[in-house]
Amino acid sequence: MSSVDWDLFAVVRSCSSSVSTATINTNSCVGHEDDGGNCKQQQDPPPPSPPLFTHIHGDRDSSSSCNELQDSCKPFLPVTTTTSWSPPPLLPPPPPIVSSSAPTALMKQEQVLLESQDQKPRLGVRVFPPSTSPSVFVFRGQRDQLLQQQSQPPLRSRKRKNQQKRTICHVTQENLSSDMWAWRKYGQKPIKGSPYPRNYYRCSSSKGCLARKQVERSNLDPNIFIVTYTGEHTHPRPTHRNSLAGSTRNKSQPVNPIPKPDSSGQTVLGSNTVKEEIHLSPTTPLKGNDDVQGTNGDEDMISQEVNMEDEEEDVEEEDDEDVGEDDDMDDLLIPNLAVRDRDDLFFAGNFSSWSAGSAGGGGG
DNA sequence: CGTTTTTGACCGGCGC
DNA sequence: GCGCCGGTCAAAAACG
Repeated sequence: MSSVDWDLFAVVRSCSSSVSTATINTNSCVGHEDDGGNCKQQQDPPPPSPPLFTHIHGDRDSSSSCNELQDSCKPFLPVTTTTSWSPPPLLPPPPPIVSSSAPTALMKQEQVLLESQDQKPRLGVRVFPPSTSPSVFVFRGQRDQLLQQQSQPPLRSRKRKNQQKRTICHVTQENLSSDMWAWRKYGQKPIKGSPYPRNYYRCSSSKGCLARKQVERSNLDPNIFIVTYTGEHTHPRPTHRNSLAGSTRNKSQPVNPIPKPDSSGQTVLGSNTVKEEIHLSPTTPLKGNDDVQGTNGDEDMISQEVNMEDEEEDVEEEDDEDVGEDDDMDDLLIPNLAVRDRDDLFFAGNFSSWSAGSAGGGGG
């Protein structure tokens, strides 16, 4: 039930895509994946390293993600915070925490959010990386694969949560919609510290795609959504969504429009209003370009990447090259998008509903 | 028909 | 070793 709200986030579409590198872009995200265009990666002073994602995935496909990220980031560039975790080759190692750079109000907010949330180290989000181990940063997906290959049971390979590499982006509702990737929601769970449930999305563009996205509303600022990307896309950006079916569930807002107080700021979402801009669809309509180019505005996306452990980043790095290519791909691929309806709907509906109830979703 | 969303339950990591 | 919590899976329902 309440899940609806989150859908919106999901819809967010990946705001970020930046690379995992931890770069602090002022806009959006640091992460890697998606890009919905929101993130612009580097407007500010990005570090010299051009190829952001490079090290990340091993597969080429995945590389695309990286690229995407970059691309996406370009557009927005809101504020990104990066976590330092792994210093990926892509960008220069930014300062450990975020911030700094653009003192945008948003950023501040964002940071704050992070801190608060981060308080608990468990969540991956932490801004500071643990120690920096050089290695590991294999995405969960990759890990899974590895494990499987090794002969591990295909079951869930969760390995340490911390180890996973994550890209965190703070996005405003507006930005949320900027993701080009298609995401499918596979779970929702209430998070202890926050009144808002967290939504879990998986890339639906390709079956094997390991990319995942978590969308969560920040406690501090209901207006801001925290999008965490995990894993990499193993395929190039979708030019168009495969299936729309089922995608739009929210017809009119089955759920209650506004449930929680927080929505206050945004509550709007619940209502139709939100629809206006936010197109977040769970599945992520590929709007893509729009965002990419246009969104920059002010929005604010703050992104951080966190790598929980760096143990084996090397692996990822290998792909650097790919990444580069991807970029190109991105341009080519992302054509456009198409779906908008859904997004709108999502927002509207979803937001409102999540009230505490959402717990059901993921969890239990 | 195919895909997505929703939701309960399960699994596993992590902290104490 | 136990419990908590987060993350994922899988079944059912809904939509285009």
